[in-house]
Amino acid sequence: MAGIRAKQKEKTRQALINAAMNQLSAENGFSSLSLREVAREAGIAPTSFYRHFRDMDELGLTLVDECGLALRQLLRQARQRIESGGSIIRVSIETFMQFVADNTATFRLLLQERSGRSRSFRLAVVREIDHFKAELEDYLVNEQSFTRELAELQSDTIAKIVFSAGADCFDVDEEEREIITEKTILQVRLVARGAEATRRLLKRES
Amino acid sequence: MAGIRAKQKEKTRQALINAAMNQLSAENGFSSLSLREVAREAGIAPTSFYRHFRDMDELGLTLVDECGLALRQLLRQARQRIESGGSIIRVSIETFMQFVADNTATFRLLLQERSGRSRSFRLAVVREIDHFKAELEDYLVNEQSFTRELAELQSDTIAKIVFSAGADCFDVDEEEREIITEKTILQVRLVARGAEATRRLLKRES
DNA sequence: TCTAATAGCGTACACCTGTACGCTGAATGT
DNA sequence: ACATTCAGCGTACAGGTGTACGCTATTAGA
Repeated sequence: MAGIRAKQKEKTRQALINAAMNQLSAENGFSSLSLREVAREAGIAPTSFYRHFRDMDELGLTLVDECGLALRQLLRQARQRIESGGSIIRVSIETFMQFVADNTATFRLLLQERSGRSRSFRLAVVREIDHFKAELEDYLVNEQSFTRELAELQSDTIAKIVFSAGADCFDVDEEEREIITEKTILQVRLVARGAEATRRLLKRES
Repeated sequence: MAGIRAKQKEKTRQALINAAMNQLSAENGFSSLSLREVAREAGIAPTSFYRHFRDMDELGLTLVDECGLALRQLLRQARQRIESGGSIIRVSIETFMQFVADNTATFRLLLQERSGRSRSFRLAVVREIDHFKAELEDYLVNEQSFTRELAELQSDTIAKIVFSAGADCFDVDEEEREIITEKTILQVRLVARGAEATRRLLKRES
């Protein structure tokens, strides 16, 4: 009952996923990489691909899901680390940027397919970003006592800033990446300060 | 000296550009559209393509340039309209969103190739966004008396927000687009308020 | 008016693509 | 022990791709 068979299947499935990620990291966008080449790099015959995925698209969606999942887990870990003191903004953004550096290929896929390809791709990406926003929003409401409305506006803004900053890291070396990270921290603080000012403004009115 | 020959050449060149834009607006990313199909839609033989562009890439870069140029001109016009009174933020963002709605195909190309394809593509896109930021930054320094440093931070933030919001408009209808526009206006005001608060903070320190 | 330049065409070629089909050998369940 | 399942293979095919090459007809320039 070891499932020696299922184990092997899972192994080549992962080989396909890795192959796709490698070819992605090179230069080509996802849409320009071919079933045959992916299969070749994974070390199986082209036709065997279909034992694991219906399409290349199905493989792509898997990549998007995995990328989003990994990011969420990482950020949740980071948030726990914060509970023992430290700036949430700094730790979160540093974690995020490190993730982008470690998973450039899939993160690039995420951003690229956000505004292209098939509708299902776009929806999948939006879903991942929404997860990110929702967790941030809850934090702002529960820990910082923001209104739901203002928290929503704020988290959406921060998500836009952070994901864009992630995209800025693609071509650059580590030194430059640190500069971008510091800049992003300042930008998020700018937003936080704006939100704080807005909150006071609304309180005074009422 | 009418240049009857050059005129015809320019005409088919435009036909190629239009054909590419059409095929882009459909569903396919730029990398997945082919020289042959573009030539077919433009009504010329595949091999005649080379009389106008070395590559598909060269055509793509042309599209990026044209898109950026059109956007800049539009925003400059909008800014002139503002000089006779009106909210800069509102007018600029509404103009921007209208542009995205009218030029979805090329704007999508812009954002897509921002994080993919060849390096030259990415650089071209970055250049266009930098134009956008530079004009905004100058405005903040000259008209709003911000420090260069704070203006730079602010314009970069706003550019990230606005371009992301543009991407959010791709799939949606006009009603939804107006909602996004209003939201974006609020977000940019958030940043402006944060920058204002930061400026006061710095002034008090010195 | 005569010559050079050139936009566009048609043919041809080598290459790559997705996938239909049927087979094989090993793991599985009985 | 035996029958079933199924991951992976090889062959095959039709269709799409970029582009090299040489031709034609029209315009530009002398």
